[in-house]
Amino acid sequence: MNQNRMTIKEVSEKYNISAETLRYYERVGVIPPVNRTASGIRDFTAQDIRWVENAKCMRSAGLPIEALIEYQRLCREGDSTFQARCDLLTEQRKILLEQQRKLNETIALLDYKVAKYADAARTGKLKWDMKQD
Amino acid sequence: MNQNRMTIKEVSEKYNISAETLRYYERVGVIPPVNRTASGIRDFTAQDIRWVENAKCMRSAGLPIEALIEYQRLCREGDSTFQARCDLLTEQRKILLEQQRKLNETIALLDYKVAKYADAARTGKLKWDMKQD
DNA sequence: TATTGACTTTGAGTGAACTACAAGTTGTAT
DNA sequence: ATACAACTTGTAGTTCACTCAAAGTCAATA
Repeated sequence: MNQNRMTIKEVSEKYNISAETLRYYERVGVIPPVNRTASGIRDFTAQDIRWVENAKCMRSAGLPIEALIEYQRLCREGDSTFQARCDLLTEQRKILLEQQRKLNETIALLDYKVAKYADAARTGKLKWDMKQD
Repeated sequence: MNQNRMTIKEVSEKYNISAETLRYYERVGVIPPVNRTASGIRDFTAQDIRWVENAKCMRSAGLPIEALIEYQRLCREGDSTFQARCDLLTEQRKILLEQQRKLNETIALLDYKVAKYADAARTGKLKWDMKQD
């Protein structure tokens, strides 16, 4: 971890992303091309690492690889793509808000069911207020 | 839609799930075996339909097919599985809560970025408070 | 009666996102 | 100097959750 630079292994361990996945991300363009040492070994800069963090965050929320590739492409294209990047992120945000809504709904239903089953496990009798199973 | 019963087509259209997916759900055990007419055509009862609703809700939040199959199996096994069902749902709920946390985090980050880019698109200049790209 | 169209089963195919493998190169430790 | 782990590229395989195609059955209509 000399002067903030990291090998693929260090990045892999720090962010819990396999080296294969990191190479895959670079290959398809989720992260920009990573600098290499004289002998061709990847040498992640702080900037590269921020892209990895970003990819991890976005992927963990379910953004498709395709959206990350497009975003990466726009960033490389320069300052003329501010609006396009804004639009892309806004669109993805909208999708995540919908996902959030579904998730909240399902968690609420699970809360209800877990409570019913906890009761049923104690009393041996299960009774629903409305829907069965 | 006679006496609350529905054909696969009606269920498919009402819940926006393809007939193929419904047959698939039945085949792998996400929903219980559906009653058939004398000629072998599926004839969904209100009970069957509740299972479809449940599957749709759970899947939309990202629960794996495997968990739904296991839950279905426990329900068919009867009253001795209340505790197991409670445990299964509790486990899935935990996973969804974690997913919810990630989602909230990512949405917050997107909110921040969208605001920055909206500004950048107006002024032509992009400046981050901390992280780049 | 013949055709249409929705249904049936079985089995194979698809897309997304990895994941593993093969074959070769490099760098460090003994 | 040599062993050995870790890296490289490129290609192929896996998993999940569907999705489609083929071949056949059945009910309603022209």
